[in-house]
Amino acid sequence: MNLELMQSKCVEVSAIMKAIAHPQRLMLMCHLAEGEKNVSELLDLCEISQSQLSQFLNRMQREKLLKVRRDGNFSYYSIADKNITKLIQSMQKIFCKEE
Amino acid sequence: MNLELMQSKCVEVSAIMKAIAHPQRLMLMCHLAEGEKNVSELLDLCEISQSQLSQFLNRMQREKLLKVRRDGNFSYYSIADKNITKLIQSMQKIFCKEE
DNA sequence: TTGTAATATCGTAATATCAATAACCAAGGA
DNA sequence: TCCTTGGTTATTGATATTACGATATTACAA
Repeated sequence: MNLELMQSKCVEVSAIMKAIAHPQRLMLMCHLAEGEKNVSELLDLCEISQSQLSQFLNRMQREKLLKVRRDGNFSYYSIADKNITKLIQSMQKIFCKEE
Repeated sequence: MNLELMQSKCVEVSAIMKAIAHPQRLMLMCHLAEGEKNVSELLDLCEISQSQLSQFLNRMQREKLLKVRRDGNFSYYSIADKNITKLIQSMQKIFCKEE
């Protein structure tokens, strides 16, 4: 792999890292790695205020990590790209393996 | 996996993410994933000023991502934990596979 | 003394965090 | 229709953290 390509990949991937690099945002991503969830499900799963949850989901959507599907009153969020799901899953494999 | 354990893992892992979440720091980690390198080797490999390189290496060492071995004038940096090497490698596998 | 390797500090600009609060909108009574 | 509620989004402001160039410093070898 040449250096130029490597650098452009690093720009792209570090932006994803940055969007995930927060305890609660990572937690959200871990839950979403298991499949689509709506906002109140996420609110129950994570200890987080509604306002922050909304901000975090919004931010990760803006940065193309998440996509939304609206159904009546509910917004269902899911991971936008299967590479990101893979990333979360390998992080779980590496850091959360049972001892 | 219970929620409490999951949360504490997320705190730990998101701190690692945060330390890596920068184009040039990620680039450094990718080079270091191949093995120990000294500072001038890294300076040649990455387009980065000496002052920033020093700051970045220092920061990632402080946050336990890197370790240093000094040999005369040279400081050799390497990744401090094999889980972090694994993480970098799986990121490379996911995002840098050749098409 | 000059060059190489590395570290430390400073100041400014840019970002991020987070709580509080307001706004929006659709559905369901009264 | 008006009013309320539930679910969600947007805005603001105070505070903290980062980024990064400039500059100074330490250490040692040729």
